[in-house]
Formats: sequence, structure tokens, C-alpha cells
Amino acid sequence: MSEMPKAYEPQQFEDSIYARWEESGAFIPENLPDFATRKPYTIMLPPPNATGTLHVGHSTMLAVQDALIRFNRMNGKRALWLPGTDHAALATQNKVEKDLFKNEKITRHDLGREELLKRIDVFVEKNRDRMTFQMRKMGSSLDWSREAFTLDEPRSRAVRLVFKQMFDDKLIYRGNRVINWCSRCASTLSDDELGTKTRKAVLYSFKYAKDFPITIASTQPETKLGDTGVAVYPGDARYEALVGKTIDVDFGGQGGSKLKIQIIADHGVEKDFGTGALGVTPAHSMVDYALAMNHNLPLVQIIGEDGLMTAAAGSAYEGLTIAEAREKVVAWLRAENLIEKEEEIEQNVPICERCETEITPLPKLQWFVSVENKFAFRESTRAPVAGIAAGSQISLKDSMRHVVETKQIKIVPERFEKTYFHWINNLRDWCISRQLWYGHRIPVWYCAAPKTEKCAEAVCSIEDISVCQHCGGVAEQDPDVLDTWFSSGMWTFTTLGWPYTRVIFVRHGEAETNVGDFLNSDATKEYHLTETGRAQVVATAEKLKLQHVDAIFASPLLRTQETAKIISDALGLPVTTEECIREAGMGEFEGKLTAEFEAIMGDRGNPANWMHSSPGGAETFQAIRERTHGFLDELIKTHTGKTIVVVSHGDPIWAAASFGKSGVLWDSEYPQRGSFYVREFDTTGSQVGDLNTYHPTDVLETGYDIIFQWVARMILMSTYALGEVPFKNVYLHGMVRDEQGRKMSKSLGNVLDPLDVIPKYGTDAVRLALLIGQTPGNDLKVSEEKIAGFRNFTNKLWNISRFILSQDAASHLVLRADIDDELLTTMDKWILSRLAGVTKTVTESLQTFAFSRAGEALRDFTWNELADWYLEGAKVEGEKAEILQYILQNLLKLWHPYMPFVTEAIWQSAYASGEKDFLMIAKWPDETSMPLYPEAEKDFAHVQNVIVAIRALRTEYKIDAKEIVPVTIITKYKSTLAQMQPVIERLARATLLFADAAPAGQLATVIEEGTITIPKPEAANNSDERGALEAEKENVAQYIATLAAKLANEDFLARAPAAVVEKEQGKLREAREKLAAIEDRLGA
RNA sequence: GGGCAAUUAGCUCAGUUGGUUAGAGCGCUACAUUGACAUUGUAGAGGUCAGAAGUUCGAAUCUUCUAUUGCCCACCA
Repeated sequence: MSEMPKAYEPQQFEDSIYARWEESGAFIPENLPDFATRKPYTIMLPPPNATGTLHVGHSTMLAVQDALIRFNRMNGKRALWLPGTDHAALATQNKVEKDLFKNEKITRHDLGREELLKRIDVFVEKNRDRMTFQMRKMGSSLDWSREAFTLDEPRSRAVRLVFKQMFDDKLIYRGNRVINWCSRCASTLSDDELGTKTRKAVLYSFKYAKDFPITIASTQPETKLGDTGVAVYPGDARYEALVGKTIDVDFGGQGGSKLKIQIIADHGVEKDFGTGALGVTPAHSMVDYALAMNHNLPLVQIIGEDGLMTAAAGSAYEGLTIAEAREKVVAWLRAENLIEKEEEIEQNVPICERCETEITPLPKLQWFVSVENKFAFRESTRAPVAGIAAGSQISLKDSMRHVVETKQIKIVPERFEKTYFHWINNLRDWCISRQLWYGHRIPVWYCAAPKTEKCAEAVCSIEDISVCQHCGGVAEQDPDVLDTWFSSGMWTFTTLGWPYTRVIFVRHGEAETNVGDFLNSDATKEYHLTETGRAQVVATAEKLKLQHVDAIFASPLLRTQETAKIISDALGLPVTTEECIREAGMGEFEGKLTAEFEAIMGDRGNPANWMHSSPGGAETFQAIRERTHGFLDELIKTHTGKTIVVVSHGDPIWAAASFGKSGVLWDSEYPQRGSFYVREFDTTGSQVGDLNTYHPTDVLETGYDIIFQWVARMILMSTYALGEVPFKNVYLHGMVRDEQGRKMSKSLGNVLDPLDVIPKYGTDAVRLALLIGQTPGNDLKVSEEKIAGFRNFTNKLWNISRFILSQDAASHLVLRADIDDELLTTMDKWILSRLAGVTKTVTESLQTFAFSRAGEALRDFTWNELADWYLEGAKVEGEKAEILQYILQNLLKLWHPYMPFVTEAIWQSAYASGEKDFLMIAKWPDETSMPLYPEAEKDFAHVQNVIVAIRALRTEYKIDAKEIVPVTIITKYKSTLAQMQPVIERLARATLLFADAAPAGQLATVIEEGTITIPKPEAANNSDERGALEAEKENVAQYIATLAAKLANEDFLARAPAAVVEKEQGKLREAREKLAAIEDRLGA
């Protein structure tokens, strides 16, 4: 053991410990001892926006996830925690544009697309470095080798692929829809990007024209220039006769609009609001748009993207701003005397969350993901969603609802499930295009100058397109980019090597060669499939229809060609003949019986028999491996993300399917004749099989504020693209607030920057402050004082360790088996039993996300039991080095997920056996191997009660702290207490005398354990004692009355469980004994 | 308007399926100082569990209502 300083100074340890962890490679799950046999445990770090620095909210997320990861790593899991960053298209571009304007007074249009993107990249790079620095500071045991970014190459490939699949599945469509338009940002905003503002407005009630039969109301009369209908409540007597009629009106005066107003009835209209009739402006209101769609009303756009009135508004209005147009319309209404009422009202209007400009709803061609259209559900070979059959027709809404309804995804706290369903049920199609430059550009091209009718079609493609395939003219890519959640929705699987190339190996059906059991590798010989064989393949082809096959390759032999032809016809795809997957070359054995061949070279079923040599010039297994692997290598490069059918023969399939599995020479299973199996190969090279190993992930941990924006979208993307849930559990933490419960914001100046407080109090203290006191889904108040409190605790643990380690010349690892039960004192058994108990509590709590409970239980044990009692007692009993070390070792492990640094620092100075021996990868204490001692726990509680009582007496009667008090005790626990006499005497600073009666003239206190007396100090008088005893007597008497009443109640005796009754009886007995002792004392 | 949550000691919060004389930390009061730790120890004060009604042998815990606070969703023409 090296010298430990008196106080723990985190700055001296944290950075170097983190660096050593990282260098050791233990953050990478494949480097963990016995990694291959460990069960995977995965958390994807919610990628923070590339825009800024991390705040305490991020620290909470890091602390929680790191605690989970460390706990599971120590529990023998193959723990992967994968970091990354989100490009956050809108937020990032906005930030850079703002800076640009502030510093250089230029806009993005001055720079141009290319240059702006370059600037953003620089900005993002800088921010990412800062963020990863902050994550390291928090002690996050992230696998940095797998770090990802939502806008990098692999993620872009995945985005295009999913877009294309959705496009082909008719889930992505382009539509003229009313969207939220911010005329300042010149961009569409999703509902999630809206804020609201309360403003005063005038609600005008008026008629379109004097002879118009219905009065309507509006705060924006200018939009009425685009009205095409009036909606009323069905059956409203006032208007019933008019429903279905179309009325022509001139609106807005000379140069205004000629409106064709159709009267419709709809349940969405509120009878009692305003006039009970609603002027419908389909182009500039979400609600009206929906109404118009239901009733087939036309749509007239009268406000342009620039926020000015269009020609459709009429020549008198074209070019005016909205405000000007409103003035003009109102003036006209006044002049025509059409206004019936004007009232000032308060209304909430949607605004752009970022620039606070009022939203102008307007129709625009946008890309949407339909949540209603059905698609054929994909099959997962890893972790298929239960309850949705592969290939079944289902909508995204259905799949999103299903996986949560069936608890395949559990949300903690559960109440958010309700919120989730409510949201799903009201979900509208997802507008995914954004009028931005930064982000994943929409992979759709249009002919720049359409010449033929076909040219007008939008073409979706994974590869870039430069030429229109119909007219040969220039093709232009859609200028818009995708909503950032489109790519972050795929975070759980694009980080694991997806898109995979799926290869479906189909073995040819039964052929004449099989029936005759002879060998054939000569493609010029014509051996057909048998009838049985054809039937086998037909059945297989049906199944392949569910697999979204993109291409078919086949060996040149006739039996494989025939097999491929059947599949080709079923799927409507051409067949490519591929030499590299032909049958094993048979050499001199061409046309001979298999038996003859095997008589010479042995069982072909064991590739070892013919791995490197084969008789008669026949091909070796190794040679087949090489050519098939070469083919697959090429295939996954040219067909990334595709599903490929490879029709081949037994041996080549056998040899081929070990491709990409390092160290595997052949696949242990392979398909029967005429059937198939699926193999998936990723593109990450060294991480082959990541998706298989780590997906679905175990926990998604994030704030409840992005449950819809992100959590729901990940569920959408994963169920769609993979047919899997993205995670099994969702843990939602609350928002971090300041000590007054306010949100942390820059303008309030109450932001707690983790980088400010970490140097002051240490990372461990910050983590404790964030983990203890948090309950799922509830907000957490943090203050510097709270962090300072936990800093004190880290120091306490440090000093506990210092004391324990000073007891032993050489620190060493102690197992429970090393401790001799025979030699244990009551106190030893008590603490060991408590350690076992707390180990159980902590383990169970961490398994159920009860972070606060685990932390509190551990803190109470560490401070109130171990430090305050056991260590003090150990100083008296002595000879406890072994047990102390054992307790410390387990304690450090239990604390490690919460306080990684101080625990590792202590471990390193005391127990590390070498450079790579870290507490971080030590084995979690096994509570099942730790015996409990319930009797010792009870006995020691008596000891504690007596000591506390004596101390209280001392304080009560102001006895000098240095003075040793001669105590007399009358008790039925004499043997227990006598056994612990030295400890009691030292901790209470007393000498103990057991007696049957209290000595005369002494002061006493009565507790459950008996009567304790001390000699009367000069200063005290009798009334003090009597007063206290009288009060206690009163107290106990009342308690007895309550208990007695309860036990006299026959209903209680009849209905309460026996154990409860027994417990109450025990209490009553003890209370009566105590009362007797008090009365005895008072009577004396 | 619809929904969700919270309300327990001066402050921040625990309190697991109803069974404790209702707990912790901070703060407060008094005492203690060379032996692991003053970033400490010891003892103590402090609560009608927001209010009302109900269910039950038994309610901080379950039900209903009320009040206050916070959040989410929808928004009105």
C-alpha cells in the first residue's frame, strides 16, 4: 500500500485514472476477460446535439448510464456503451448562421451552400472535441473506438437505404400539404419545433358579402381571401338548409377575390363558439386543411413563402404583407358595413421555437412518412418482434403501438406509456423534409428540364444520379434535407454496422444427381431437378417473397439454374450466373458414385478430411472457401444493404457462410436441399456481428422531454427497418433544475456547468448528487451545497479506507471463505450480515433503476453502520484486519458504479496486482454467498441501544466528555451485553456493572433493554430524572393503550395475518416490561 | 378543453404489494478537538403526512371530491 494523503483530492487522481482505464482497453467489451461467453449488455448514448457544451442534464444522463454500464460490466456482462453526436440539422445550422451574422454580418446566401457546410463542419468538429472531453471528465466508460456521428458516411448510407425502402414501400410520399412555415427561417418546422405565444387579437364577426347568409368570425380576415368553404355543425337548425350549396361571392372589394364558398357540415365545428360557422381557408390553416380534405374543397394559396400575398389573393392584394392585407380587408369590411361585431380576445399563436416568428401555415410540396399506409413487416432473424408475423401488412402506427402494448418495450416510469399511446393515437404523417442546407440531403432526383412525360417522375436512389434516365438531360437532387430525427431514429442499429448485406443461401432442390447419388460438377452435363425438387423450390420461392430480395445469383449447373429460374419467376427478378459459387470440382470423379469417392478420401461431411488435399484432382474445401469468400467480399461492396439470393450447392454454401466470422472454418448448419438460410454481413470489418451481438439494446436512457421526438422515432425506424425493437427498456430521467426548481437557462444565469464544479468537488461528488435523490421521470433539484455534501462523503470513504488499510501491514484480497466463522464476534457477525443485506439491496435496486435507493442504502451502511459503529468497535476488539479488508473490498465494488474514481484510486493503492488490474473490471459481490446472522443483528441492536442511552444520560446530566462513568444496568439481556462489555464501555466511556436492582441515589433512564443508572453528579437534581421518566411513562402508557385496544379488537385478531398479530403482541409485551421498569424506578 | 404528476420536518426528498410510536441528508441547538476523517464525532429539537369524505380490523399508502403547484397534449375560427 502506498501512502494515502489525509484528505481525498480528486484532481490528483481523476485524469490519470481515466487515461489508464482507456489505455487498458476495458471500455471496449471485446477486451473484457472471457468476453465471448459474456452476455451482451448495450446502451446507446443519446447523441448530444453538435451545437453546444454539455450541461448538468447531460451529466445526469452520463452518470445514470455509466452506473448501469459499470454495474453490468462488473456483473459479467459484455457491456457496450456507444458514444456519438447528433448533427441536429436545424439547431446547428441556426447556431452557425447566427454566429455568422453576429461576427461577419452575412447570411448563408452570401456564402453559398458549399461554403456554409464547410463552416458548419469546422464548428461541429470543434464542439465534438469539447463534448467528448466533458464526457471523459464525468468518468464515462464509453467505447470510444465505436464513436459515431449521425451525419458520417456509414450513417448516410443507412439513411439513404431506409429512405429508399420506405419510398419503395410507398411509406414515403410527396404531397402538397399545409405545413408550419417560418417565413424568416424560410423553412418548414415540425410540430415539435413550434413554440407558442399569447397575443391580443381582434376577433371580427362578419359576412363575406351583404347577401351572404352566414356570419363567420376571424382574427385574420385577410386569409378569407382564400376561403373555399363554410363549415357548420351537422344538424344546426340555423344553417341546415344551406348545407351542400355553393355560393359565389366577391370578397375584398375591387381587385379582391372571387370566392366559391361551399357550405359543409362537420362534427369538428363547435356549435356554440362564435357564430357556430367556420370560414374554411384550406391553404392556411391546419384544421381547415383537414376539413377541406374530408370534404374535397379546393385549396387556394393566397400567402407566399416570402410572407407576401400572392396573385391568387387578387390584384389589389398581391405583394402586400399579411398585416397590410389585413388592414385593407378590415377597411373594406367597414366600408361595406359587413362587420357585425369586434371583440378583443387573447389567443395563443404558434411561433418558430428558434426565432419566435409567427408561423404562417401554407401548402407546400413536402416529403412525408405515412404512419397509416401498410407495408410488409420485415423478418428479423435475431430478435423478431413477437406478435407481428413476417410479411404481414401493418402500418408504422400499428407497429409502434404494438411493441409497447405487448411490453416488448417497457417504459420506466410506467405512466409515460399512457402518454406514449395518446401521442401514437393522434399521430399524423411525419413531415421529413426541411428547407435547410445542413443534414442528409433527400435522395431524390428530378429531371432539370423534363422533355418526356416520364421525366416528371421523382427518382429515389441510393447512388447519386446525374442524368435523367428518360431524356438524358441533367438530373437535379432535391434541395431539401431530412429532419434530423430521421437519422437519429436509426441510432441503435446504424451504430452497429447496419446496413448489413443479407445473403440468402438457397440450396438447389433435389436433382437427378441426388437420386442417383453420383457426382457432377461439369456444367455441360444436363441433370434436371426431380419433381420433388421442383416442389421444394416452389415452396421456398413463396417464402422468399417475404424477404425483400434485390438480386439473384446462381451457380452455372443446370440444377441450380433451374432452381434459380423458379425463384426468379416468383420474385420477378433476373438471375446472374456466377462461377465462384459453382459446385465443388470433382476432377476424375465426375459422374462417379459418391460412395466411390468417399471410399478413398473419407467422409465428406468432415471438411477436415479434404481441407487442403483431395484425391483425383478434386477441389479442396479450402479452394472453395477462397472463391466463395472472394465472391461475397465483392458482393457486400456492390450490394450494401441489399438482400441477395445465392443459389448454390451444399459444399459451396457450407464453405461460404463462414465468411466474416473470424476463426470459423465452416458453418455448423446449412440448408436442406431446396431450402435456404439467411446470413448477414456488415461493413465494419473488425466488428463483424455487432448487430447480432448488441441489438436490440438493453436500455434507452434519456430525458422524458424527447420521448416523442426521439424515443418514438427509434421505435418506428427499428421495427420498420429491422423488424426488431430498438431497446427492451426505456428509463426516463427528469429534468435538472436549480435549487429553486427553475429550469437552468443562460438568461437566468443559474446554469451549473459540470466543468466548473468537477474541479471543486470532484466528479464522484457530482455523480452522487445526480444519482441520489433522483426518481424516474421526476425533476431533480441540484445545488452546489448538495454537491459539497457528497464531496464530504467521498472524503469519508477515503478515510474509512485509510483506517482499514492502516490495520494491516500488507493489504491483500480476502474471500469470504478466508474468514473463519468460529472466530467471529457478535459485532463481526452483525456487520457481515449487514454487508450481505446492503449488497442485496444495492444489486436489486440497480437492476430496477432505483438509483436513489441503492445509493442511500449504501451511504447509510457506509457512514452510519460501518464508520460510526463497526470501526469504533473494531478499535476495541482488535485483530480485525482480515474482516476489515473483506468489507472494504466489497464496499469499493458496490460503490464503484456511483463513484468510479475514488473507489478505483483506493483499489489501485491497495489491491491492484498489476498494471491492468482495475476495480472497474472486478467481479460484483455475490450476495448469495454471504451468510446472514439475524440473531447477531438483534443482539447488536441491543448493544447500540444501551450505548446510545448511556451517551444520552451523559449529555442530559452534563457529564464531562473525558469522564468515565460507572454505569449500573438492570437487564434481561445480560449475557449478550456482557459479551460486548469492552465495546460498550469504550464507546459509552463508562464502566459497566450488571445488577438486579438499581443502586440507591442514582439517576436512571429506562429503555427496552432495561434500566440504566449512573451516579448523581453534583449539579443534577432529582426532579430532572423524575420529569423525564414521567414523560416517558406517559408515552409508553399511551402506546400500550393503543396496542391493547388493537389486540382487544376481535376483527383485528380475526382478519389480520397471524404474523402481524404476533408482532403486535411482542410489542405490547416489551412495552409493558418497559412500563413496569419505569414504574419500579419512579416508585423507588 | 383533455391528460399526467406533485403536495410528508425550516429546505431537498425517501417511504417498494395498506401492518414503524412516520425516516434520511442539509440546516438548526448543545457538547466534544493530536491518533482514519472538523470535508469530523456525540446528543437533541423539529411533522395532525395539503384539506374533506369514504373503503378497511388497520390508511402517508387505496377510492372520490376540493385546493395549490408544475408539466404535457390540443387548440377556437
